[in-house]
Amino acid sequence: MLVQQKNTKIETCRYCLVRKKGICEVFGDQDIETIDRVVWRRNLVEGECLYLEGEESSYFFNIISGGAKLVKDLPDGRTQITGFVYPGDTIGFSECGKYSCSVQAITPIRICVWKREVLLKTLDSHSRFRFHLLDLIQKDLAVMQNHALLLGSKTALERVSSFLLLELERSKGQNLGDKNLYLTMLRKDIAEYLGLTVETVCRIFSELKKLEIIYYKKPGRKITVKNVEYLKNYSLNCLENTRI
Amino acid sequence: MLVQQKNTKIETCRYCLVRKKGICEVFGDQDIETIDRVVWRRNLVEGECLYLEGEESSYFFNIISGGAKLVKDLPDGRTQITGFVYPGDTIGFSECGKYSCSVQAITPIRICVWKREVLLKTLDSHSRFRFHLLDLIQKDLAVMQNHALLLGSKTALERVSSFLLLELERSKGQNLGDKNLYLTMLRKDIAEYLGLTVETVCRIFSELKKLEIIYYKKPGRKITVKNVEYLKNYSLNCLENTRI
DNA sequence: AGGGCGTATTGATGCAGATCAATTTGACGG
DNA sequence: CCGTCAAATTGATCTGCATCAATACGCCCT
Repeated sequence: MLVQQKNTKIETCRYCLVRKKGICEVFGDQDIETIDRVVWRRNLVEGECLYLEGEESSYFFNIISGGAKLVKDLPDGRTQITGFVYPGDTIGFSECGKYSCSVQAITPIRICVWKREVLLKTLDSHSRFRFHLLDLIQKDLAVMQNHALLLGSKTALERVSSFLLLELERSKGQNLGDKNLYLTMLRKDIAEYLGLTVETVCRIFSELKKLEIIYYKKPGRKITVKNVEYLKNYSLNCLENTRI
Repeated sequence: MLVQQKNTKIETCRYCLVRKKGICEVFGDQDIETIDRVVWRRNLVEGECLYLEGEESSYFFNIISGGAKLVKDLPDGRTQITGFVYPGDTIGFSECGKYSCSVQAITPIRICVWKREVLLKTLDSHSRFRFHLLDLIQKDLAVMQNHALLLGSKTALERVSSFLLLELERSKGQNLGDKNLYLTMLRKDIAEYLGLTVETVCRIFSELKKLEIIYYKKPGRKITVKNVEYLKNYSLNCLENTRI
């Protein structure tokens, strides 16, 4: 889980861990050299905030390693996690020049920093980048709509099942098998993401375990999905459509 | 509420009702002529669907008049409204070439149709348009995040209060006074938008009326906000931030 | 004016998930 | 190895909202 390049003298975009993921994948070797001259990198420790909701948004960020949560707080302490981000994900989108949510590291993270103007200038100079960025943000929008469906209409069991399937999907490409997933975040985070309490999340994890749909032991971070079909049924991740 | 241009022989972008709202506001008179040659218009009756979630997304649409709801369905009939759109709003954003939700008219609507490629080409040729579109979609994203906060963390009273404030905001610019709002949608739609039932929405409307925070009579479409401050307190539309 | 229909409203009851409380477990430091 | 602490888990109880049911109201048609 540590950043491989930590001990490397020179870290360049060319050999970046997320060179072929997310925002930078459209750049050729030529272009990436240009980018290399205008971005820089930064580390955050676990729990540290990258920025707060409402702050002036002067930068975009690319996650190089580690994980973070997107958070919105209510004045009385309730918080809603609106998403989790991982290597290759781009954050910093904003409204009226203000970040629309806070970002807090859930593991130590390394990020790549783009000045806002740099990204906008790249938008001007690089045609494929335009479409790519549009695609990425459209995808974010679709993800949020799905999440609204989950939060507004699904039961606790359905929410947890949906979440596990998403995490299973995300685990593809890590060295875990295709039935295993590793939860970066605490039960509390899962609860705040799904609009439930920790206790409810735990109970449903336990229930799914008892039903032998999933399996895990003690710290409950590494989960084996023993029956994907059941999860799919519970999650209602429907693609078919019924509207007239 | 009827389309003024209905009886006009020739309808052009130049004199479009939403010429200065949303996507087209960045275009000069020269540019708008170019756009005029590549877009066309269409009417939908109340209840009609513009497109369905999952359909191949070949067009973007601009609402000229009327209102519509963005909808996601679950196989068992539960539905979640993820947003309402009105004149000046652009819809048709998609993921992997598929629309991410369905769109259904809640009044008769008139829309402007852009072929997907036309919008993409305009993105290439028009620098201000690039930033404008990025702004618009970032705004959509921020709105969805707020809605996720509402759905995941707020109580019924808080949800309804937030909703009323949003509708009050939207009513600015219509001929109603600054304390009045007109609800285009049914109680059912409000409920499906807020992740509640019709009954709960009704009860809370009644409660707010009894407390003299709002006022309305019979059909309950036109609402007068008598105490905005109370609504603001209930809605928790906080801008201050508490995260460390 | 009257009848039918869809929407809004109000009331009675039930339940999913929250809340409160207690126990277990693993990680870490001395 | 033991003590400490945060996270996870499980149990008991409570409650906000859903569900079920009935009524009221406005609107349209004849």
